[in-house]
Amino acid sequence: MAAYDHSTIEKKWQDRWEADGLYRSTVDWARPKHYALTMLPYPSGDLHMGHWYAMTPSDARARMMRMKGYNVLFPMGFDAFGLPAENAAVQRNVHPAKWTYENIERMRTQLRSMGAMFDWEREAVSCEPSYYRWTEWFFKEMFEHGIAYRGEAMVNWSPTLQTVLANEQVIDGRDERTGQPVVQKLMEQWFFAITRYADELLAFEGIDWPDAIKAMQRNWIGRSEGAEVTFRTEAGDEIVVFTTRPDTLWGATFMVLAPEHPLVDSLATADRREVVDAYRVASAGRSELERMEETKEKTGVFTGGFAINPVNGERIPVWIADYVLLSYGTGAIMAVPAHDQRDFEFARQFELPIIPVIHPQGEEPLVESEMEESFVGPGVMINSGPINGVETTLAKGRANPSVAAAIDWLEESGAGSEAVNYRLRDWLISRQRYWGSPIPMLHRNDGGLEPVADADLPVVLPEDVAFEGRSPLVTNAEFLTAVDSEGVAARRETDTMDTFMCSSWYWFRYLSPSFESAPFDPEEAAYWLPVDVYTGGAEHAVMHLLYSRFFVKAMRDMGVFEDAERVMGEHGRDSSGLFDEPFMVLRNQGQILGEERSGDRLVIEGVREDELVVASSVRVDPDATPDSGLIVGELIRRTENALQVQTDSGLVAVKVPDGATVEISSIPGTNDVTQLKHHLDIERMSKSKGNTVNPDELVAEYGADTVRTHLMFAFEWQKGGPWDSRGIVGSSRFIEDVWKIGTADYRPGEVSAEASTSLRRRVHQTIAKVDADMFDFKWNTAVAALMTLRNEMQDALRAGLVSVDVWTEATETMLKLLAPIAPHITEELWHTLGNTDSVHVQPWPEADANIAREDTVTMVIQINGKVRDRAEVDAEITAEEAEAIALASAKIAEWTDGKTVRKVIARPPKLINIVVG
RNA sequence: GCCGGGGUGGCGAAAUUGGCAGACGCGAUGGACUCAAAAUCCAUUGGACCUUGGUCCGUGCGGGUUCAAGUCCCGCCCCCGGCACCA
Repeated sequence: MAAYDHSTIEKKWQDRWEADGLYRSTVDWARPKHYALTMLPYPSGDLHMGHWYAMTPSDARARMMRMKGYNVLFPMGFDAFGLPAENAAVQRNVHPAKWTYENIERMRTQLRSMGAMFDWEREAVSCEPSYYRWTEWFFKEMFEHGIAYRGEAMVNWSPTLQTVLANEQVIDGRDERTGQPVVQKLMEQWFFAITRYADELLAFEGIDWPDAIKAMQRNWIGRSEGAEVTFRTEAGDEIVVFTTRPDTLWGATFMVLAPEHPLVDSLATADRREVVDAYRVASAGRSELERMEETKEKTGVFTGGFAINPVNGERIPVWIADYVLLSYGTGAIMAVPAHDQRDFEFARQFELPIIPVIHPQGEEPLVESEMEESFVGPGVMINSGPINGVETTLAKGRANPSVAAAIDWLEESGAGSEAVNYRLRDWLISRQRYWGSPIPMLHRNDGGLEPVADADLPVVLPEDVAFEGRSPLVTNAEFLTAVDSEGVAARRETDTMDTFMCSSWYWFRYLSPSFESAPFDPEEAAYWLPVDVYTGGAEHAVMHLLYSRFFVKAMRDMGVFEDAERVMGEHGRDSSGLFDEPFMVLRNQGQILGEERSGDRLVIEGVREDELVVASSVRVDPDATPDSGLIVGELIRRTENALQVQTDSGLVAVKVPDGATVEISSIPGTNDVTQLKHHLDIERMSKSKGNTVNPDELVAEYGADTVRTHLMFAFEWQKGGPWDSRGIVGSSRFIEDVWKIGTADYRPGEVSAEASTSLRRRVHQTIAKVDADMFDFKWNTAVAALMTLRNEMQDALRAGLVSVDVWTEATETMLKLLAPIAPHITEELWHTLGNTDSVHVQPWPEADANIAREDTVTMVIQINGKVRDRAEVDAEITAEEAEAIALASAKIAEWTDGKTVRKVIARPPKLINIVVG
């Protein structure tokens, strides 16, 4: 018996499969299709454990479906535009394209080492002009169908760098690299009108997605029913507010506008101008997240202006406060402190009047001065003119009688109308960056906008550019200069698209990555679409998955699927409902988290430049005290040569220029910034956090099959958990044992019918368990079942009591069941057993329930719910027989002696509970 | 703060959905083999208490429902993911 040599075997089969085209997937209308998809990776540099964790079970599932007789498509590609490439460009002077393509090349090799059944002929890379040509084409379609439009949105603006920053580049309201403050600024940008699809996106009929994901999307969309009411300022300007409680309008005692609201300027009176402006500047320094976080202490200022409540003509003050967001609703609210808790807190803090308009059911009337919180329960409307006496309940929208009455009255009197509002906002797709798909639009001389002609697509990113921080597109004359359809000089749009745009349609490009006349070949689409199973991280629950659903619906409405539908019809396939949703089944894996680690304690010398420290030397010293140097503290974060150091007096940004010395005594020789260890929480692995585990070393040591098996065995797949490399030896031993079983020269001694039956029973129990568990993505219990079979086969091998036929059936079944999880070793052993075709094209084993059935079962006998005895009973035992056996037990007699048997609960054949008292 | 998920031995986890808590592994301890080590094999392994068979306790915390609760209900605590420019 040869020793198990994983590296030779894995290399051999990967090459053979590739040469034989084993995983090439082609349209075959005679066979049922299965489109399995796993989220495509961002080419961050190296494949980490999280990628293996996401992809190898997805691969195993696709392999199982193939053995079950499906024609399986399982493609792979790269989501190749994005911020890290530009960070590398700015900080290390590498062109984003070079950085990206080098990473892709490395990751392709690493992906091959997984032994997955990816069909590489179908690879798509989103930063290739042949790909983003169609991303641009989709934008153009959206524009022409009125879905893409220009609007204003807030950005993180760095006045120092004169550029827009991503949220992750902003720490504590400051730029992570320079330590300079960042402000919120309104900017004209491109949007997609996803809100138009809000109601359809709320319907999940016909798709099998986890309830948690559906719940998160529903909450994200946040549909609420109510009314729009128009207030007027004393100057006559209209302020439209949306409210879910129009019935409480008579209790509105003030209004609150978002600080950025356009009417604030005209409302602010001369004596209030200074306070108002100061408040607006302060809130510009806070992100929306920070503004919403604030719960206890409300902030806000009075504008000096007043508005008229249209329902009763009352004059009410208008305030601004940052808990009102311009991007939600209309950016203005009417405040009813008596019946809304946030308004109540605001009113109490600023001593604004509170007028109750609901008489609480079964209680005394509310008295303003005695109220400690707002009242939101049921009751009867009071102080409310035309709707006085109407009942109010906890129901939402028109289902609440008082709301219905208020809406009817508003519509009759013309003061307002029924309305639906969504928390969902339109999708801001503009990015003021270089490394993204260009937006194919021209700004004409006359101020108009027009799309680039189809013949001129794609608008290609210029390659010869320099990086300082600002997008080089803004200053690139060659890129900027264009000519419109009339032949007049025009300026090219310099915003690029959000990378979510690239990943909102990539599974269509996989169908035909080199197709030139459309985003995808209708002949392929008609057969393969839609995606049958999509797997990926739950962190994409809302954005990527919601955008993808929106995209497909918009594509359908723009007629993009018409050709594919026609081809479907020609093959007799009914296309109805197939283009409403992208992914029929969705399953999420959890995350492999990094292990916790504290950062190096650093002593830094250098010079302070405003908020930033430019280092001349950085030294690691675990014992440093605060006065050991200019800056002393734990390294929290590092991006390239920019450090975030936690000192006793707060976070400090440190820049480490090339000339600075780095000294790490534990690492001999010359040290550099990249060797510094920064703080790691137990949190998801990502390149930008630097807490990734590289699987290459583990593959070299144990082999891909063992790494795959261990990832599927050690975690509950949907949950994930912190990585711990120690346990992998258990999976390694299992794979080694499979090798020993597969290469064993089995020669039985005296064959026992009982031993043979027993092993066969286990084999068929294992088939049933593995089949069900793998279908449900329960990899850990599937592997555990295979380990149990391993244990029994080892016993059988030693004892030599089972027949050769039973042994062979057990061995072959084990190889077939394990093939999706550990594809190489099973293929090698399958051939060792004398087979000439691939194990991966064998039919999936089917369990025989008669063989799997146990004849006898251990029945537990309880007294008052506690186990006091056990009996081995026939699996078909009746309740009466079970009860008789239980009461006949000597041990049970000790417990029932002198007591009355009050009740006997029989759950044959597993349990009898005798209640005594 | 809001939304979603989770908390079970020293560790990763199981538990057919209300019916033997801890399957399958890791680690640990003892033993076999060995000059020795590694590998391998055997045994034990939730805790406490008693003379080897048992008793009691035990699934984040506090209550409740039930013959029976990790599982259902009520109230808390802690951890993780997302929160719209990381992807």
